[in-house]
Amino acid sequence: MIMGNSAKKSVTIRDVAYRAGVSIAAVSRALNGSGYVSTEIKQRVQEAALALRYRPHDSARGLKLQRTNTIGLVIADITNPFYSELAAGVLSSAKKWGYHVILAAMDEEPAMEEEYLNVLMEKRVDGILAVATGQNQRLWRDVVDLGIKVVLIDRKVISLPEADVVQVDNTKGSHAAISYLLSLGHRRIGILCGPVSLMPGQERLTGYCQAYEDAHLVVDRDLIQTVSFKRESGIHGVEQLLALDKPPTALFATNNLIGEMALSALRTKGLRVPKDISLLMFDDVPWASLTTPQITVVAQPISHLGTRAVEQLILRLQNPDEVVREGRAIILPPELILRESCAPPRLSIAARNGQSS
Amino acid sequence: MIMGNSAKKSVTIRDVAYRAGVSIAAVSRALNGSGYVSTEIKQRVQEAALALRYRPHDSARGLKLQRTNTIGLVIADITNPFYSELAAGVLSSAKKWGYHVILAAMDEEPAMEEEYLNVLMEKRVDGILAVATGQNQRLWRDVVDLGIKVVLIDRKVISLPEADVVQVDNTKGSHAAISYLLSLGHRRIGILCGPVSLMPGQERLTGYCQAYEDAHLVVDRDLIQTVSFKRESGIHGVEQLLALDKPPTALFATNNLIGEMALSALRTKGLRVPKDISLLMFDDVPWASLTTPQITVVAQPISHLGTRAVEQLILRLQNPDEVVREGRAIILPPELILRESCAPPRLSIAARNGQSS
DNA sequence: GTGAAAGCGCTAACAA
DNA sequence: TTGTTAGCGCTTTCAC
Repeated sequence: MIMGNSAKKSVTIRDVAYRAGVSIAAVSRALNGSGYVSTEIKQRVQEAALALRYRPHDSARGLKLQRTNTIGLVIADITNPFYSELAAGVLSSAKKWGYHVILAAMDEEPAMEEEYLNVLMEKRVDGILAVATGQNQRLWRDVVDLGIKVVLIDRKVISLPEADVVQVDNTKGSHAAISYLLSLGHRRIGILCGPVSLMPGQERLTGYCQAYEDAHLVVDRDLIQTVSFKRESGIHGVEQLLALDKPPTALFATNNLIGEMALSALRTKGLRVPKDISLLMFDDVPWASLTTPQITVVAQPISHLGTRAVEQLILRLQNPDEVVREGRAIILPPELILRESCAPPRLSIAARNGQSS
Repeated sequence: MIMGNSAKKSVTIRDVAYRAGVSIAAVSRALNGSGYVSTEIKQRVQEAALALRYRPHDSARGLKLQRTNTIGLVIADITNPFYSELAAGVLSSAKKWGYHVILAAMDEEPAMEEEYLNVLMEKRVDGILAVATGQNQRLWRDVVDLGIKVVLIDRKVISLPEADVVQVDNTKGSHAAISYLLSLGHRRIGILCGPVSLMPGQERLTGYCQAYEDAHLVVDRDLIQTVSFKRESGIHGVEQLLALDKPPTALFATNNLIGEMALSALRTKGLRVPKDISLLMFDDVPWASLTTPQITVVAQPISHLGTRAVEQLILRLQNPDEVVREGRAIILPPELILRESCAPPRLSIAARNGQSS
């Protein structure tokens, strides 16, 4: 009988025990450093393991220990630089703690989130780090009930009060951005805001409004455009704003996707930034400093969000039986990074706007 | 005794069997659709499973079946848009086939690759998709010997002849790029080339040389700068080229990282693209069309590389016992996308260069 | 059609 | 200190 590679029986703890002339328990102890083993046996076992190229079988261990050393990372789209930087932070931190990550890109689709959650549950991951859709409430409850620890990133989900959240201070970041634009003399600042059904969108809008209030200015609701994560939606939003009788002299994009769309929409319209219109966006993604002009941004410590989330998860994993009613919120500070995409409004327009608010 | 979430015993196939009033074998059959089950029992089992919110335990199944439905994806850095797009392709395709992916970012560090390989082996992933460092030959052999199927992406590795490779036609892409620049009148084209120890670097350099030969021009070795994946290395390469007695009138960056460095180095030097110098790079990453000018590129079907690699892996997984001596090479076509970053060389320089080659 | 039971590879309680 | 052994939860032969 000829057999291919996969038919080769892989070497088990038994084989190591046999070769080292000890019991399998001894092998387990020697290799894991648990329990008592004489240095001599330890030595022999290690040699045997090495010689046989023994690799412990993680499923077997997982079954016995009810623990997988694996965590799931649920995000929208790994292609979005926000998520890739987040993932990078998560990966490096997880590795440091001996955890490995299964990537789940749900594309903002609740159905896909559902599929992935089912998988992660069956795989019995120890924990899940998630930027969630906010849907699938029942399923998320199942996750928690299964004993899987979850730490939310970026988006707080009301139906999961017991989950910790790691996020940036959205309101503050948004406030800083708008205050800056106001200080440049802008009065009509268009905001392209992500879905307000999600916390970040809501909070960033709040920051926008507060900045106006703090400057004793009144917000023109026409300047608020809520857009989805779809490309066309962003373009549409920009067009709406530009088509206004009194168009904005500055645009605030509340995330990098929207910022990207805004930038290309402006370019298509032949508007020069910042000469004709200023642009400021949330998230300091790499391309923001490759464009001409370089984009002024509210930077989140993205990678840090990821590492911090992992740490928080590890913490929960280490106290598995602690009952948490209300999860902890870890709020990191945003930073306004001044670059070249914002300038005082053009005089003619500024004058006109001066009266309008 | 008070117990937290994690102390709750999770529901097993036993519980379902008990509730449905059947044997555990019947439950297994009913849920997996394997073997004979009367529709009545099937019905009862499904109800019970649903009521108990039963989730099969993947480790147990994996242990029994010696199969995990999981694959490892080894890349350098998820933050690099090439890899994130690749990962996106892999993820979506893997999901379609019922596989899940563990992400391993080795950062071009053999030591990190080693760590990840060990993990992936212990996890007994069914297969590995890898853009490998080219090191750790012994370990890769262990991987193959363990029966784990591997498909290489982008980089062929000589020490793994039995692994399939999915890549783009690098030579051709490079050739097209250089031919285009030559046709614009450039004669001194600087190439910033990735490590030639890796196949893509080597092949892209070959394409460069062949294009010169085909135009009956001779290559000036001074125009060839080999750079590593480190940032400083790229910057240094650009500076070397610009410091030449007869500096190049065009730059060809053989990957997006190098392209990014070249672009910012040129900007720092105050050189305008394409007026002062033309720039062409490998990889059509998103930012390439956000810059001013938009960058002319050799585009790889990146996401397609990923999906194709998954398919190839699935194919191998379905014929586990097939003995493969020499892996298949799947070569996808690159595409030259003309944008705004290339123009004919400035006359004065062009004239000077005309004599030089 | 259905169920009993063996066993996947490992860890840990217990006995020696 | 070391070895024996009972499972972890599941699939699948095999006997009924």
